[in-house]
Amino acid sequence: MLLDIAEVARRSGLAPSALRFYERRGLIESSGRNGLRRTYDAGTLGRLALISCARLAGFSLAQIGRFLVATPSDTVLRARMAERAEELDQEISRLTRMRDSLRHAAICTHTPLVECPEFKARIEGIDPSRTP
Amino acid sequence: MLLDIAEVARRSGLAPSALRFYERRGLIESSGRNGLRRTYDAGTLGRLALISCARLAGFSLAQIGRFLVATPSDTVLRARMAERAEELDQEISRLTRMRDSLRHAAICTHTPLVECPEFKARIEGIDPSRTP
DNA sequence: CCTTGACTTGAACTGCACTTCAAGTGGCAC
DNA sequence: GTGCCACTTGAAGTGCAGTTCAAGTCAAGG
Repeated sequence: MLLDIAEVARRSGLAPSALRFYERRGLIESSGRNGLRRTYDAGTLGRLALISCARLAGFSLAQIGRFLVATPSDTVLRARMAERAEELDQEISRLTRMRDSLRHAAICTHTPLVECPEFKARIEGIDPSRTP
Repeated sequence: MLLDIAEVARRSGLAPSALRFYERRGLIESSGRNGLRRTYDAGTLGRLALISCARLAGFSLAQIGRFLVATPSDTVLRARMAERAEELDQEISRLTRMRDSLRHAAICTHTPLVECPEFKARIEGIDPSRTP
């Protein structure tokens, strides 16, 4: 099943220009052409989902390109993957706290919002309802 | 207790140039000068921690600037905060899966790593050790 | 066949978060 | 007092991930 660029863009949530950019960078490839127009097989959607996840995780496109072709013998790259996994672990904690702070800020009555003790406590990961 | 720019940079993990940039953007302010040199009070470190968290959470500096002065009557802004909290919830899930995939990739024997079924399953959030 | 609209291209541009530069200043240690 | 080094400034530059532009092409529908 072949998809045109508009369909891949629609289903991936990426702009056509981004798809062309990624192709130029070697991250994806079109499987053929209908006239001049790119056609993609359905596997491209999975590839784009992975790219989007990796971007969200803070990888640059250059890095993503390298990971996409990495093999078990790429020991330096794998070390970097492991390292980034641990960094992500910490970032996930921070983001969770940020999420909680934002939820609180959305209902808080303190002025300014960011000076609210509970906002601050949530950013720092302190549970203010508990006293040590 | 006053800190100089080098000390704030060291403790915040940000470059001096970034601190000057943030000051120009109104995100932080120095509390005074020692000669020409900026001095900061310790509260600046907390402010910078918040800014770093917000950047990690995907907010632009312009947005962060607005949040820093937001009050409970800023209803549009608060709606945006709540909305972003929910987006973050989903991103946290995705990042958790990415972390798990990377951990797996670091030890996997599949070539190329990203085509490993378990790698893919972890990205998609499927537990491959369980069959539905 | 004709028309239309969405594709194509390469290169220039944009937005954002910084960083660097070059010339000057001045705190502070000796 | 002297000298060194890290600060200062404003403006230009950098890196990155795209986007837009202008001119051309062509698939597909009527």
